[in-house]
Amino acid sequence: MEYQPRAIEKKWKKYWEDHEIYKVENQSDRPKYYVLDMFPYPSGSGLHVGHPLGYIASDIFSRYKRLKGFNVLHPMGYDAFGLPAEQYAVQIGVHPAVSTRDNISRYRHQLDNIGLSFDWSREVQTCDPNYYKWTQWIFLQLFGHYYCTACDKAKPVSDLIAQFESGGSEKATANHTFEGSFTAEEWKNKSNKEKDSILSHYRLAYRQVQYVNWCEALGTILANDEIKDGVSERGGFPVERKPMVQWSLRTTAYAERLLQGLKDIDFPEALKIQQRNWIGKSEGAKAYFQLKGFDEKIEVFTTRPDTIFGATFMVLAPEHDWVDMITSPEQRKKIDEYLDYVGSRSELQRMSDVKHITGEFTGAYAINPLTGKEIPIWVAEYVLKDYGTGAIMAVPSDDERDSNFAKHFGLDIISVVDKSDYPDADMKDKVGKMINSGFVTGMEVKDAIKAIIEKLEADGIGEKQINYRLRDANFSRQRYWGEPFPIFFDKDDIPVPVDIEDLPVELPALDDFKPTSDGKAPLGKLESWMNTPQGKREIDTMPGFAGSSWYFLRYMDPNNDKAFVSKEAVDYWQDVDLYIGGAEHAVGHLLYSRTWHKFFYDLGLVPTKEPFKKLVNQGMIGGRSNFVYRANEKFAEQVLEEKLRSVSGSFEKNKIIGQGENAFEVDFACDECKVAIELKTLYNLERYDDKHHDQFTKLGYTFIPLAIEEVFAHYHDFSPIIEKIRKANLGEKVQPNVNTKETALFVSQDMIKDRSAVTKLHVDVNIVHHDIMDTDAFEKSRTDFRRAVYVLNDQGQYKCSHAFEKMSKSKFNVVNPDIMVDQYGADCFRMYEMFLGPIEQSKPWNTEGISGVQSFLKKFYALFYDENGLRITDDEPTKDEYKIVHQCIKNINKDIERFSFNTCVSEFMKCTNELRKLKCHKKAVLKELVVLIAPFAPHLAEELWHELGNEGTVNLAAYPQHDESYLTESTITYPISINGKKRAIHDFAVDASKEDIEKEAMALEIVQKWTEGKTVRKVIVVPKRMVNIVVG
RNA sequence: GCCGAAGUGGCGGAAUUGGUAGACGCGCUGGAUUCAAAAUCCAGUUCUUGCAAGAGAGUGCGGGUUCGAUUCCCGCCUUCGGUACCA
Repeated sequence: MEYQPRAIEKKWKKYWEDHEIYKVENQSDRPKYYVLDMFPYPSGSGLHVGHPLGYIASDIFSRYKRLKGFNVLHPMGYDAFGLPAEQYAVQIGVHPAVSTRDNISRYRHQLDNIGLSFDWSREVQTCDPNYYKWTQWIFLQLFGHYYCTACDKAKPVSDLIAQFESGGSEKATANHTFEGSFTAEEWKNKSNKEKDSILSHYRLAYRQVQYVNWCEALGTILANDEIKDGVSERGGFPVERKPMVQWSLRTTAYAERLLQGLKDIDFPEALKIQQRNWIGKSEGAKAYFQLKGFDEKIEVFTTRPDTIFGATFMVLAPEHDWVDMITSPEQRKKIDEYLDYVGSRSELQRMSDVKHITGEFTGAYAINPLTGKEIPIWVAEYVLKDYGTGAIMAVPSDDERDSNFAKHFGLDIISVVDKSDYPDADMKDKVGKMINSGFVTGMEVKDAIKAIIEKLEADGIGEKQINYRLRDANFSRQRYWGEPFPIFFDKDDIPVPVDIEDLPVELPALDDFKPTSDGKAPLGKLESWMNTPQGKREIDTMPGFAGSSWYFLRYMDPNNDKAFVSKEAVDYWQDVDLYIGGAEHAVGHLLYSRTWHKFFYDLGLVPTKEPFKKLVNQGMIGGRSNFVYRANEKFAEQVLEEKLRSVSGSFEKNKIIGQGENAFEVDFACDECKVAIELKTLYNLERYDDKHHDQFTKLGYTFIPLAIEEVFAHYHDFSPIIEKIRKANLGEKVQPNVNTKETALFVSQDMIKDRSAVTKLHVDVNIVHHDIMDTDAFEKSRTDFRRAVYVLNDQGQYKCSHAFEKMSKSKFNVVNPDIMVDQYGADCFRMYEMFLGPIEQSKPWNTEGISGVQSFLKKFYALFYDENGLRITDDEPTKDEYKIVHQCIKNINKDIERFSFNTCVSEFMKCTNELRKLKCHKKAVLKELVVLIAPFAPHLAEELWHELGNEGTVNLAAYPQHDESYLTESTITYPISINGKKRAIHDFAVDASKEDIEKEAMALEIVQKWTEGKTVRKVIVVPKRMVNIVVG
């Protein structure tokens, strides 16, 4: 009987669905295991074969864990809010809700097709009000909490207010950005507006001015990736930085815990390093520099307090608040000009243009607190407002940028660190002996850092400080398709939370998704929605990461309308045991989720400190593009030239005819027969009129307008064109053949003689097999090439070239999993995806290779069936047969555990090939293989499981255990090397002693041959491994 | 520039702790079956050399450690990914 995946897979899909095989309960006597895939955004173009790589891997692992006796949670849902749907709406006019729903149903169909074991009863969609109700609820929790630095956790803002009321700002132990202080008494006397303003510097969700990329021409705000080279990607319009009051999340409060938490989780080291760099912890000191002629002191942050004696100038960020105040009248004009210049530069330009050093002197001076010397204060774009204090003490001797700056503007440089003891150290290394540095001269850098900080602290002009590169997350988007904020603004513009009972704040219907004329979010157009008796609603919406930062918790309890997740559910499932997804989320999604989870932990809502125990990154699958070569004008010329030569030798190319002012060049002309040929596209020839003809007539030439298309159309039989020339020669007026319109000539890759005469074009890989193009399908697929003519190779085939590129629609190299499943079956597709290579590596897709997996499945099936039906026997397996199967069980087990799915597939192939050779159809061994292969090829396994007479589903069978006793051998094959080079192999008894092996090996003929006439210096015997004989 | 990952046959890749390099598959070559094709089956397939037996070379390049290195160390080259005036 033939293996028919389509029938088998259809049958069991239905069975699983009918019996709700994948439905999971929040309780079990089995231990729990939670396998999660990264939340997909349902894009309009659907899945290609690169997407399911991670889903198949997680599915295999889920099924494996289930067979191993775990209660496995394996859910799926959609990150359904997002920009693409909104852009699509603006362009095409389809409501985002509609396109998102369509995309989701397409995704669902594609996912189902692959036979993934998701518990769909737990599906969540971030755009569903029942879901975003809780996203809004979480936002209100963030709004209602602050970060207590004394207890190192989030606490209610009411606690903070109590502290203010009893002891003023001094008493509060909190992570905040408030500058200034107040007493309890002062607090009580402040207005509500003032209180709100102060509290916003403490809340975990707060409003502050942030800069957005405003594009006046497009009337919209752009994301960073919508800007290329400082201008908008669409249209190339200028982009300016526009200040806007926006919601932020105080993620920086969690910086240290996010950093420390990395120690406890099993993430790839590369990913941890990325997160560490993003958090960017640096230890140093802050110090105050007195401004000359002002009461104020400027605060700077430095990681090198030891070099303070070398600080010869100071640099402020152009956006620093005090630039205006300290600028001297003489420098005013120059500074203003400089600030204008900086304002004209996008953030991207400022960052990418490192070589170009710019800056301006403010005319003001600061006093170096330790040297007492006056140092000039400059403004320069290399200092960033958002990092540290937006001001630096510049030490040109020990910082590369400061050094470049000082050299460029001729500022003082004082050497303060002698690195002569460390010849390999560069400027950045914190080593060396201090020189020219007052009381720390002679100290090692390490000690000097300590001594200077002590001195700064003693004098009250600075202190030790830890700084993080991490910035607070911007939480506002001026978009429509996102979660509305559950916030009103009262008459004083104080944000007031919507009552919990009134959640969710549903996203109102809208039919025009462009921003308002002044750049406010689209919801600002809905006056009736925006203006309520409680106040004005917030019209911004939340960003994509709002819904995706907690979705894994919702899967535990997706339909709960009393809580975002119940305590029982989260106590049962705890956290995600295995998370599989792309490395592109290394810092964004993974850092936000971790932050939110820690916040939930602080509130006692989850029992774990980290959401994801183990994470595996999946690599990308690249596309294998195919190319065809379309002949161009040059090709047509070459063809014509060659063909004309065979007719008459006297045609010349690019011939000048006529004389003096009347002379002009034609493509081909024959003096003898007085024929001139112009070779142009039909499009161009249509523009010729009678005057054109007359030009030739006057000179006594017959004019032939010849279309390039015509040349291509008659490439294989040129006689119509020859005939045409003959007719023209007889005085007949000839016209280009319009019937050849849309004719294109394609040259097989191995027939190309001149690369410049052809144009390389992408061709749909789905109509190319083994690089040979199906020309019929080609003409059907492209209306513009429907009249194609080919130059085929010797085998009569059109051969394409290929290249590996990103899989994308525009490159015609997208392979749809549906087509693969349709042709080969889901089981085959799943195994081939895994067979491609290690899960974490990027690799190219090549459909050709799938036939190997297909024939494996046929062979596997043939172990159970012959043409008459089932051929299983109840015979006792031989020792060899047992060995093959148990070796397979052992290897598969080990490889699944280390996520090496590609070698698992190889292992199945090897085992099948070996059993096939032995003609083994014995139930006792095959029944083990059926369960073993179930995670990989679930449909086939289920079919065979039932054919073997079992009840229920193979999904809940017991996973086979290997028996080591079947694997032990009486002899072991050893390689025998002479001087490390393998010269022979030989079997030795498994329990042979080192001495016996040595003696036996030395006696071998081949060893004798190699050692003859030489001294044996050493014999190395590694039991069960190898023998190496060293001769000399 | 910095950080990270990776360089192995024609191709995807294998080699668990330093111990038979190239498993498994694609492709290719030859053969069987067939009226023929598809499918299937058998054999071969790192390179050089040789009729063969064999010999030599070989995991990006150059060194080193070792009886032995794809694996460990040092230096370099290339590709891919990330990131950026981070004081």
